[in-house]
Amino acid sequence: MARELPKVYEPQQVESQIYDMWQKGGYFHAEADESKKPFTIVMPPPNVTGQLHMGHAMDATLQDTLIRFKRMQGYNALWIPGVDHAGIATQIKVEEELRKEGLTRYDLGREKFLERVWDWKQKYGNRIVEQQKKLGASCDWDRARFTMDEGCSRAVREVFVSLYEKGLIYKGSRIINWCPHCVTALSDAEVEYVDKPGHLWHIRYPLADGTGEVVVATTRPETMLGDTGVCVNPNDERYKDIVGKKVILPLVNKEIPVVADDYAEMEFGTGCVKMTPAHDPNDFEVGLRHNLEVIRVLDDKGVMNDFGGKYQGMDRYDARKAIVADLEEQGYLVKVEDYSHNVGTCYRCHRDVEPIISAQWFVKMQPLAKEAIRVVKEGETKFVPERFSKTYMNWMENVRDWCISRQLWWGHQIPAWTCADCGHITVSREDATVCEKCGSHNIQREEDVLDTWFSSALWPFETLGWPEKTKDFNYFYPTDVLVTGYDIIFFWVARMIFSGCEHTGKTPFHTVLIHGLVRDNLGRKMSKSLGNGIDPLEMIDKYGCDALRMNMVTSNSPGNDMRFFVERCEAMRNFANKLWNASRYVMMNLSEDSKNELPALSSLEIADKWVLSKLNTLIAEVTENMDRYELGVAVQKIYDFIWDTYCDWYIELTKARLYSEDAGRKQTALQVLTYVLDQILRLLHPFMPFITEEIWQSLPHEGEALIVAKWPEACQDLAFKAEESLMESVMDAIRAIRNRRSEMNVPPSKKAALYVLTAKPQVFQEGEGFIQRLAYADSVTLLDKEPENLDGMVTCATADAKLYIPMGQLVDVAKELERIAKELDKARKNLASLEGKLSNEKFTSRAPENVVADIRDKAAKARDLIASLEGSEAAMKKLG
RNA sequence: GGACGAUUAGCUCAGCUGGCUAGAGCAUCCGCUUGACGUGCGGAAGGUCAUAGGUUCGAGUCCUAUAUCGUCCACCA
Repeated sequence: MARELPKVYEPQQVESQIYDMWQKGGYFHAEADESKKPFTIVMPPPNVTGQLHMGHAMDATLQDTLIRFKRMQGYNALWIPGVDHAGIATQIKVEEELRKEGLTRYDLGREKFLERVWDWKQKYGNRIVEQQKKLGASCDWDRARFTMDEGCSRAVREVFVSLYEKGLIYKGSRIINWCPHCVTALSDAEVEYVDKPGHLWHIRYPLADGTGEVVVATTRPETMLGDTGVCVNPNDERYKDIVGKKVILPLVNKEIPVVADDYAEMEFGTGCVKMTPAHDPNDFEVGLRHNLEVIRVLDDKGVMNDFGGKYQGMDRYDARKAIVADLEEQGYLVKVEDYSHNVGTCYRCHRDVEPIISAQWFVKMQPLAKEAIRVVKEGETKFVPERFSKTYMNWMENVRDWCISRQLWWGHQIPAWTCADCGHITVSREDATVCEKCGSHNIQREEDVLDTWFSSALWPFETLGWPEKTKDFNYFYPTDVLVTGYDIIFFWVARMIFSGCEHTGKTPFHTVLIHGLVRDNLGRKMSKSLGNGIDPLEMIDKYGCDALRMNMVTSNSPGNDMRFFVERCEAMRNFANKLWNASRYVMMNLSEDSKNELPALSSLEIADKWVLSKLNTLIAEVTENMDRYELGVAVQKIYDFIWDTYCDWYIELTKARLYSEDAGRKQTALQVLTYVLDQILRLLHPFMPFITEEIWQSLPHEGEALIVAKWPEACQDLAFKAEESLMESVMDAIRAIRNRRSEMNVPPSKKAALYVLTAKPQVFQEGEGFIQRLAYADSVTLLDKEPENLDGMVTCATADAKLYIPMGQLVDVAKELERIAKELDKARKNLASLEGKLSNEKFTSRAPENVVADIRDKAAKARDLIASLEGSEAAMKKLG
């Protein structure tokens, strides 16, 4: 089979071919199969408007790694992909396109506009999917879904109607967050609060009876036109007398009442608050309690309406300026203070949001939150890391009703029809043609569509055929793990949980794996405006998908943000190349009839047992880490094993045998090399799917593809603890000698004899070849006592051996003495600390036995080491 | 105002249930045509694990304060 492979791994050549091979093999596809256990992940659907960014790369890498791991473990692994219609985002994109043609959506009308959006979706909707494939995502593309497709629409309709029937959806006039730019209502979660510098204007409101005045303070003077009262605290002595009186609203010249309500804080400002029930949630509440009039002065675009008097038609900011100017001119303005405060902004367009009273549709949250709280509290759904369950709980326990109607066209239109004759609202699973109450045909469908997150909330079950009781739904639902960033816990995770509980009776997943944000190298958020985004596709082009994935998953722990360093991609590219070359080396030595199987245990040599035993431990640990979602820890162990244990040591340890004439020994080495490489590839595959598959296909193997090969399992027969430790003794010696030679600048070409005094002579005898090859010894001689003449002798001591190397004139006595003194000092300190522990009776009696034994062992070795160093020191001194 | 996170080598970060003589990558320094790999090999230097207490035989790891930075939630006009 001896194959010639290029010296450098070229991912660009390999990745697309491998991906095609997987797709053709149907390995991504899963069917309900009662003989296998399912493992299901639903992908957070990216926006149709989306371009792949690092967040997607992170998300997809984690999910793909998990799904590949489970697939190899024999689960019926299903990863459902899909795309979100992303109401506002998409509509804005298409409207921008229209604007280039000088058109607005109103010019086209709803129907034609929606046609345009669908065209747009056909055209660009697949782009992000193709990009995900570049990441190696092993999704079941046959099941790809879109949140506006027929099935999702049916699910949305069913949910809306059933919630309405249960009284959990209602329409009402409330203060909601309104974005005048996007011209739609928003939910609480869609408002981002930003600290902005502003002003606090103090305004004089004269008492109607002419007996005085009150001064109110406001950050939004333009809303005063909608003032319908002034509020003071009932306990405020200052204002006791004026409660119930009227004040005159400046500019408007209207009388409004003074009311007493706990809402007004005596300590803040003057203790008087102006009440604008139509434009402030708190004022609205106070207004309800005191029967204040509700006057809305801003229209949907943030322009003063016909209640605005002379300011009508002015934009909210222009109106503010004009009103302040007039107040000042007319002597109502008392003072202006600089005042920094939190302003709500739209999470889409980042412009200021206006609290506005408006008739909207809401989901009643209290009853739904109850179960959603229970499933997390009782651990039916667990967050990883655990701390996010607290974030979740806090939100869920204080959640307010969810405003779900949006004044957009792109989205699921609300299935409600209002009767023009009797005013009744008909909500129906089928499109209504008559009023269910009075039978009138004069009914009009609600114009609004639903919040995008309303359909996303159903994602874990609508993608499996719900509300139909399908085979898929019964088999794959509830799903297993949900992977997403902490930034959408409220938007999405929380809503999926209460929706799943309410509509399917089950929490939609048992684990929520939370990851952080990918930031730039300075720790800033990647953003278009900063232009600091790094394109994952560019990284893939340059370093390979596997390198990018490794970058995402290493040195990163769940829930924490990470900084992105291109250098890390480079490092991981180098790692891929390292693995490639190690494999190339193994393959060069394989023959046509080579098989991948372990040789008879009796033929194994110490190095073989050492590597197999280490591998065995690795398998156990990595599997455990994976089960705990500690992917970063798992992959670090695999990385270290491959580079250190396998490449730097095992391959080197087997070279003598591989080039020897002894066919049997050579064969054993080669078989172990191949076996371990195969196991490594399996362990690494979930993280670096492409290179591992490519190499595996070139190795002797059974089965079609690595992607469906069996995940390794630890096995007692391959745990050789005794041999492992013996081998380490020899390796320690090799390291010590290299170290000493390097300090003395002796090149490898310069060989030297080695004398060894050890209590484990057998393994040093057996390991003579290793020492010769890796520590540049030209002979190894075992001693039974210290050599008499240490003239020109370099010494070093390991835990198990004393080593003597005749170096002649190369030895610098003074330098050696210095070195020995330094080591002695370190060793003595070490021993002192160990002995301190052992002489502590509390330690020996309370610490577990194995720990005490371990310390005893270490102390004994430390004593040996010190004795040996002292010997060397004395000898050196004699010379000097 | 409340909650949470971070603070470990020059830089960026790991370190899971307390046993560590504290690790990695990058950067630095020294040496190497060692029959897979210079995208490499061997070696070195670099840390009182933010500070102060406490629990424990033992603390980077657990507890309590403090400081600095950051995130989220709520919000007084």
